[in-house]
Amino acid sequence: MALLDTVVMRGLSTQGALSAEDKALLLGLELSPRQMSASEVLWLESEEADLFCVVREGWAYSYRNLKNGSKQILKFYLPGDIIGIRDFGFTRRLASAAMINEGVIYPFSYQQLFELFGRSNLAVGIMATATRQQALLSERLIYLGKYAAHEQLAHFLYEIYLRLKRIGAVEDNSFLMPLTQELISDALGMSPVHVSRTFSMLREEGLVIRDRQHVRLPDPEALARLVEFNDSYIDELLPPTFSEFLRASP
Amino acid sequence: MALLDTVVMRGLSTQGALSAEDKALLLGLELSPRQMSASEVLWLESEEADLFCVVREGWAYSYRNLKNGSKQILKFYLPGDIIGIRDFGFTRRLASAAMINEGVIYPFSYQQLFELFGRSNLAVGIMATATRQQALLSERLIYLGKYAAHEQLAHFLYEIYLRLKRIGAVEDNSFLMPLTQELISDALGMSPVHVSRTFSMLREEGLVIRDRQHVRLPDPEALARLVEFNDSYIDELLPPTFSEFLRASP
DNA sequence: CGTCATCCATAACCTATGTTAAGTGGGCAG
DNA sequence: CTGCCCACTTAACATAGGTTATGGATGACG
Repeated sequence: MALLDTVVMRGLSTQGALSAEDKALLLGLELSPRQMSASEVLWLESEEADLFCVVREGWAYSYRNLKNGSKQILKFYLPGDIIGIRDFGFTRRLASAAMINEGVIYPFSYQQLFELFGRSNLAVGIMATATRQQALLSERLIYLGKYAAHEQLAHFLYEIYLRLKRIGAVEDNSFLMPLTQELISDALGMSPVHVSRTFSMLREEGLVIRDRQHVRLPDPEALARLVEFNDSYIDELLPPTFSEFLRASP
Repeated sequence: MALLDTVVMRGLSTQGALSAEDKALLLGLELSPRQMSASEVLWLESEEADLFCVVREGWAYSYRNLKNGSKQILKFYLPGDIIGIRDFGFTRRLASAAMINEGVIYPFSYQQLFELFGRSNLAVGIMATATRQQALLSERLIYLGKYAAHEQLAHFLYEIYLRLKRIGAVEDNSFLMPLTQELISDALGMSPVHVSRTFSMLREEGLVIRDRQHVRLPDPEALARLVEFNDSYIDELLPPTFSEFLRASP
């Protein structure tokens, strides 16, 4: 009943939207439950992503190990939560996941999720669940921040750089950025004054040249190293398994 | 070509997964482009969510106004980005959105997205896009944080309280929380020592009673007021339009 | 061509939070 | 019962970043 409890009870089935076939599909997904001990790792960052889990008993969490030795926890998972949806659509895990105390989980493969998408309008329900979960994460993360200001700003600029490069809006390591320092400060959660200070710092180190809206990164690689940028989340290509599925179905 | 450019070109179509019918469906989505002036608002937080937009020209951003008068920007949208997917599955907008400079956007209704889900495996592509976008957001937000420690902790505890209550794990305003202060510190991006200090503060104000893993919130409402908790993102019910769609399709 | 509004830089000062360290108390092993 | 370990508390000190203030560019507009 794991999936039924989570995805369904709290959304679709209570609103009478599930056919008998849909319900059978869901129940068919239930493989063997797995007993987990305290602190047991579900998966590590950058491992291949091919399944997700419903937490049945116990608490779990997903996290990233940061280069300064600390770790940033992204989310705590309580009984009934689905863990691993964040990575759906990526080839590799974006974060590690582990149990907190002992418990029970139900693993499901992405392949099984594909079946659902292909055969029923459960897609909408699943998608809504994913979106909800991400929204939860977002809410939580609004309150966070463990990096120093110059690392935050460097990370921010490098992300913009990559995204603009993808759409061909970068030329000679330069691009146009129509943001005031006040907007940047609202995005990074720091004061406008400190954004200015930090820009000065990066300029003195030769990492960022900026004149009004014109930004130039003389050495993008140096910036990337400074912030240990994980660019897998920018990469827009779907994993091979996705292409196979999409080609195979009608 | 807006949708084809964004969603598809960078994922599905480059991998040959789109049928002619799929492409026709996508092109059929293209309503009238809309010219936007600088600073023009797309929508405000808590307005009804019924469409999303593809940014064609110009930059936009989504944000939340915080109770302390500042605002937190969640994401900047560049040409080609889809704005509004975050709210898909919710009745109301979780954040406001506005243009930065002038530009052009293509609005699409959620209804049209439903059609896609029902008729083709584009669902997978769209879903992957949404997940990517949320992951991007997450990456960015890892670096954030604009609230004081006692507000962060209060928000955190209240969220756990609501989530546990939903699964019937709260009794008499008390619940079991198997987290060490160190785990909490990793989640909130503050030092373990400061977590302890902050717990002491909340205890002295009579907001949180805690003994090891046992937590009691004598007055949950007071906590909620302290953090202006927006509980719409916890609520798991799907919007009415979703139920209608799900009931109507086979 | 002058005026004004923005945006930005820099400085002086203040505060929340990090850091380091020492002490307390409960639970578990022997 | 004894003693150790672990989670926690509290205190003293250090610092990144917030706040307030001032002045200097730049561009819009009369």
